[in-house]
Amino acid sequence: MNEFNTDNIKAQMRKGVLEYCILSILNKNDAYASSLISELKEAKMIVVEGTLYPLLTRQKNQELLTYRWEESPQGPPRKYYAITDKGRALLEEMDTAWQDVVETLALIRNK
Amino acid sequence: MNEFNTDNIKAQMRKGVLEYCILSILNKNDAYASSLISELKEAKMIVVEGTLYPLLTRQKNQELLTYRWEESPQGPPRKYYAITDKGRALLEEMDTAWQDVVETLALIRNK
DNA sequence: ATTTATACCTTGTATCACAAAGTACTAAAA
DNA sequence: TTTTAGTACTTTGTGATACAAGGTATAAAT
Repeated sequence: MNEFNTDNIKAQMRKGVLEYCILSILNKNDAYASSLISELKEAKMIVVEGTLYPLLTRQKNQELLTYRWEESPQGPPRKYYAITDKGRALLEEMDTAWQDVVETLALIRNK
Repeated sequence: MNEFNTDNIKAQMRKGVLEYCILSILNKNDAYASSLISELKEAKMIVVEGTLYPLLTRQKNQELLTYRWEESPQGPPRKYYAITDKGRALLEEMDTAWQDVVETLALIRNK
């Protein structure tokens, strides 16, 4: 066991980039919530349902995403989300914003 | 004026890295709150007093920082903060945590 | 004595993410 | 055919972080 709660440190650092992650993933393929969670978990960007669902709803209300229902081969129907043009425009802005933050941090850390 | 509130996007992305910034800066030189704010403002990592003061108190209570009072050449005395060994240890962990987040984001964005 | 500048501190609010519990649909097992 | 297991979506309550705005206090200049 670590002296510091490294998990919590990372959790804090991840804050605010989740929206960026969601738009990034959906920019490549449409997906439904459970598959997004799996994908993020694989990338060590762990998210739980209670976080993701409200976030998707927010982005849908902002017209960054749309969704459609699709039958599942097994189980209840799935809500597939797709990125919109507006979402793609925001994604590009987020690229710049993220690069800025990364560069600023590098400056502060090394100067 | 932009369609999106880019400032707010960055503000969200900055969340959770402020502690990292403070420890980084204090690792180089002791400083007092107002000078930290100036330094962060220069780096475009804008912080306001109401954010910084509670944060410094938290870090002091966690024994990541100590402080001492020093007379000012002009104005009221200043509370100079200095990083502790424990703070330096955490800073190293934060380096790793931050690199992880940056790499993960790069993966998600490019894959 | 009042104003100006500097510096520290507190309170209330908004947002983000998590934890935990709940709803609902489908298919397979009892 | 009822029950159970699995999948998927949703909501409520809580904690943490940062901001906005206002407050306190010291010291020098007018």
